[in-house]
Amino acid sequence: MVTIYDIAKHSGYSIATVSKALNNKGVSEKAKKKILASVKELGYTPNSSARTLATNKSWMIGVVFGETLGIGIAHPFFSEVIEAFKRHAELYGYDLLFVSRHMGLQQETYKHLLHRGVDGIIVIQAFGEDELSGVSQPIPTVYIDRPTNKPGSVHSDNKAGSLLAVKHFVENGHTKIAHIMGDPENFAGRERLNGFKEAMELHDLPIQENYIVNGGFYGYAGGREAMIRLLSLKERPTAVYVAGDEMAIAAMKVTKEWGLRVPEDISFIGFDDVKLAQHVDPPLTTIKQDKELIGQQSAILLLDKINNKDKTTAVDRKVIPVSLVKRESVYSLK
Amino acid sequence: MVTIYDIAKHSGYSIATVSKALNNKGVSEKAKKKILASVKELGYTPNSSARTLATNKSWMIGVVFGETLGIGIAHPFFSEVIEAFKRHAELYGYDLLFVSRHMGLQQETYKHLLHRGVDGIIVIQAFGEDELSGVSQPIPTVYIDRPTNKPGSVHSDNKAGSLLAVKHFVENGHTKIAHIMGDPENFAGRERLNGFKEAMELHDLPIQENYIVNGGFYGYAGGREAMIRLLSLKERPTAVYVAGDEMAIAAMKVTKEWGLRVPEDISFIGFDDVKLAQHVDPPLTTIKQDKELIGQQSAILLLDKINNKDKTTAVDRKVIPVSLVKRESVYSLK
DNA sequence: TTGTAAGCGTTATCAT
DNA sequence: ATGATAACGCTTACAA
Repeated sequence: MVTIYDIAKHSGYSIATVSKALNNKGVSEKAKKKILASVKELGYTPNSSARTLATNKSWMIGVVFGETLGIGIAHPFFSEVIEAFKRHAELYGYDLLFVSRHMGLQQETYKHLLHRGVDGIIVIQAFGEDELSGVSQPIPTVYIDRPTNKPGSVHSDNKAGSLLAVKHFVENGHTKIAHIMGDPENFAGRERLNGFKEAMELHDLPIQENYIVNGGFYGYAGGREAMIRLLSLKERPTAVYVAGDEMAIAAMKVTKEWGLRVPEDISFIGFDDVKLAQHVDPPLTTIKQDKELIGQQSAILLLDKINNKDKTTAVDRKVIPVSLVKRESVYSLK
Repeated sequence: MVTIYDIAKHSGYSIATVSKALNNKGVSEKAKKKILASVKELGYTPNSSARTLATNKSWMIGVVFGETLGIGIAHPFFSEVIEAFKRHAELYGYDLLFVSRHMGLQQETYKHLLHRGVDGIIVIQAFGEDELSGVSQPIPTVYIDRPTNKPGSVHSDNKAGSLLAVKHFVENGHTKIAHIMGDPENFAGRERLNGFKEAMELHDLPIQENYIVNGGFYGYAGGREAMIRLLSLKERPTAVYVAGDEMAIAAMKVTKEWGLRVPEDISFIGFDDVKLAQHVDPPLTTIKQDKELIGQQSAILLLDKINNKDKTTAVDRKVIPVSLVKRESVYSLK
């Protein structure tokens, strides 16, 4: 391995001068030129571990995925968000470190991150209320898709999404509206449910308990099962607001399998707007989460925290607007 | 920050003994006990940068995504593969470092990885023939989804997949079979195309040039456009073998938009078996790539290379079998 | 502007 | 079994 000592010897300067030249501190043009030439000739690459050790700055951001959803990176919503986050963090020179999960032991995961010396942490979809920190000098952290008190967080305006969905159903003449919810242990799931209830009240619609079913952790299987429960009711809903696109797609599928027409017999609105939503049949009307913006804003927030570790940040919780994307899974009763 | 010096002072031993105790080298039970107690009491966490500097081992694996497909992590096939890879690598104590892309400059990316001191590299979906290395002491590398001469590689048996697809069409009475290919700059795309041609010859079927259209980089848009070309033909095919599921789904969709029935008028077989394939209408018959196995085998191969850097590895290229998953997008003409 | 030397937190060598 | 001490490659006062 070629080190600054080699460069020093080859260029005729001291290692201090080499280091300064490499970091654009005060060195003469002449020295800089010579040193850079040696760097190129010898093929020198700085050693990040040594640099991190000396500067206490790793230029890495730790990424932690929630545990409950075993799926992690492969989830279409989260992967898009993290991709956007990555693109933004890269601009500022950060790499992303995906750390091992340590079997749900938050404490262990945090220690591991500490061990790695990451400059910041991004937590995606942590179920439960437990937070990652708990140590004296906490690492700047931003949570995506769930709010917290102390650290920063970025998430969609879930309630508003529910309002949008119910309103759209009502405008199309629906009154028998059901909701397939995400697991209530999950913040987004709770918020969407609350929003749904609020919206129903707002429109003077009754909230039937058996019209609210738990689809679990946003997967196909859960959506399917939940929909079967709804289909088994003596009085079926004419519209179903589903807390996640994948669940919605599964729900539409089983509905068709039962010989009902979508959307003529039952209408659907999903949540997320994953890519495939527009490619299913019928194309799914859904509440769009702005993954690009979520990823970007969480990067901005985290970088700000990293750079102003001491000062208190003004904005510490960002709520990203959602929007209704009208496609063809809602039938007008009027 | 609490270091081994603090532990040494607190426990009454030297830093050397502390280090040994922490690494299970020869220390007395008594010393170990005391030291571990101090560790717990002071909340000590080892510093990985220092350790890496001293041992020249980072316990990180660098992950590089192909450039052409700007999408990276968010691609359903690759995200599943990398997820499987991660699960396996974690078992052996490795974290994954997703490095920034450096604008397609392979040389720069490699230097960056060198700078980071990763123990191994996994490259996913590199288009073009350029390889990542080029330096004297290359870092152990495994390529997923493309073969290489020097380094190791893991990819599906693409040709066999094409054979399977065509055979299935033929068995169902189809003779007018078209192919929507992936971009030929891509290894998988070429192999699937070659396999398609071979299979057609095998079954004594003519290969019409206008029945082979380029869908580009496996996206919805490309699949849609390619299918429109096929639909515009005076004599349309009755069956289309599509080199990727997303393209296939887009192709089915536009076919329906044109007022044709799927599969009665045109049958489809895709490639990949992404999760949503079973949730579209009709459920897509497809060639399944074993993402779990690909991820796992590439991890095994890479770890083997890391641990036997000097020795030559016996197996250096793994071809993963594919299989036909029959669903409902193929119509029998018999 | 340039160089010397100390320090970052570990591991590893070599005595004791 | 334990402990000084050098070494890993870099940054950074502080001197010159």
